[in-house]
Amino acid sequence: MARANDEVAELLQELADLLSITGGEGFKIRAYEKAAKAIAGHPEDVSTLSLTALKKIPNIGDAIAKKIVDYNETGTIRQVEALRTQIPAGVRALTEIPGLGPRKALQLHQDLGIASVDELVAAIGEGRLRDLKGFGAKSEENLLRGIAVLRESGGRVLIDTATELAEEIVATLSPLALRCTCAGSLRRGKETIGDIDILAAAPSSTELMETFATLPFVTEVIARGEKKTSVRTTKGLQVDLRVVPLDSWGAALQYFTGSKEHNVAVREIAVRAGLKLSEYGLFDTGTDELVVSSTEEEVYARLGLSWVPPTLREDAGEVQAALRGELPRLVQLEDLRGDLHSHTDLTDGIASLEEMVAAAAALGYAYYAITDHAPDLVMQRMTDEKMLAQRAQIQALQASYPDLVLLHGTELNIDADGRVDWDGDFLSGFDVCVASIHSYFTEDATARLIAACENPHVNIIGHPTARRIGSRPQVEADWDEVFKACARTGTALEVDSFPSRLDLPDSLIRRALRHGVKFSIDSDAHAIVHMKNLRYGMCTAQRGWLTPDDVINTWPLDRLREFLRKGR
DNA sequence: GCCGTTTTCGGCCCGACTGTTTTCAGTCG
Repeated sequence: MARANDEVAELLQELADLLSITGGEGFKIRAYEKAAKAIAGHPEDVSTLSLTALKKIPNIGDAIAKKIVDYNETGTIRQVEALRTQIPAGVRALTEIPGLGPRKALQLHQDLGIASVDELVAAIGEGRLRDLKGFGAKSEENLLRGIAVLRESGGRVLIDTATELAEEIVATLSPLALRCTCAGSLRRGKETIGDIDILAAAPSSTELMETFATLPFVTEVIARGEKKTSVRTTKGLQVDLRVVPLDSWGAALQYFTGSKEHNVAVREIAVRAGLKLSEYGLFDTGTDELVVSSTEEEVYARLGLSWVPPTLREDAGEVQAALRGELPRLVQLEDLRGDLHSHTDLTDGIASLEEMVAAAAALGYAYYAITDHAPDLVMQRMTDEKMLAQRAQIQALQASYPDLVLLHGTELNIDADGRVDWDGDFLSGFDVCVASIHSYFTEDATARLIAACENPHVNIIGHPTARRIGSRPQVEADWDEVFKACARTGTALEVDSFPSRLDLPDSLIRRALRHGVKFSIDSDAHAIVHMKNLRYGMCTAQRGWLTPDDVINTWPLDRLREFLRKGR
């Protein structure tokens, strides 16, 4: 649905970045950034909209609407193309490094001719930054650390990017195959994806391979054969298509879903049972006869294991649990009764309260919390009056939604001392309070997080590690101490579903679970389209082995309210 | 470049931190 929107948003953001590097006027740059956000979050496909319709989108005026029309006609925006000839792509890539912005990127380019991250690393190594005005020893250290964070994501893409691409491919290939689905790390719901694996079952692969290799976004065919074809896409992502006969579907799906470690553990069980497991099936080692292969369930069952949900297949205890028949009943998207963290255009969201509530109602939620930012995040310009006005608005709106209970909440800011924006009196007026870290990322966050838990009005710690995948590391904290405080005080930890956050990460969820902590899987939506991100938070939650009982927003409202009272 | 009960010009997201300075530019949320 949103492919054109995403591409337009990306081009507008690039325009903003290029203008900021060339020293463009600040308000103009911000206008492009706002427009990019508006387009990315706009529910309609912009490629189908007229100039007049485009101008009706908030933050899109005459000039930008014309640029979008330009895109719809030519597939690009001319001004972006023109600027690209002035600024090498590598210079913009430099600004991806945390702590390095447009001004310094330009300075590095102009003074030292640096036009890529690799060249910057080399220049630092040669000590060439030493003489540059505004750069010192500490800068070098910070740049290198920033580059390390950037590279940790090493060519991997976020789960939403990979999912959208994979689903498009599956949709295109499905009519040509008996079965077609994605496998690999995407099926396992990993937070970042290195390459996409697509599996198809068909009697003949010719047409599938031809269609796949000539998809519009394919830039290079890396390998092409009868059983397997690999391509690279415009996003630089590798996609592999494997075609298997229908009767080996189950074994093939199991094999190509991985993880490698999980498969090794499963194959060891097969070997001990005198069996051999490959992508073609489970075979008797003695006779080479096929035992089972058509469904994953059969393959696991024949080995004495219950079917293992793909999100658990990491050889992290799931094989032993499956052998004992003790796999958890994982939380599912359908279990969620509501969303407890979302924003409107009262702060930095782009949709109105009415629009967000209507979208939540359309999703069939039983309850839905609006949690706009609080005053300490100064740029959001929140005031007591605005918040109370919003509460009145929500109360009025409630009458129109007999099946949806609207909760008024806020996302508080945990300051350097662990305090939040309002005192207890004001906070007691909210149905739910999320509290999050938005600044001071470099200090030990343990005490701040524990102090927030001990606040009797704080119900949920929002995006607890404050990481941004590929661009900002987690805050440092003694997590076990934080988890103990959560369990002791009845404070839930959020699983923020934003694809660039997915926070808490799965490994910390499992650790927190051992302390008896409860969780809230939230969208943190700033636009209607973000509400669907819950599917990604759900993957992370499953990878953390969460069951419905662990997740407060699967609970009936009464039980949720009791939890939110926090013993008050 | 966008926007409008301050309305077609003149505002617009404000303040703090960091590392480099010797009074501040750049970056960030």
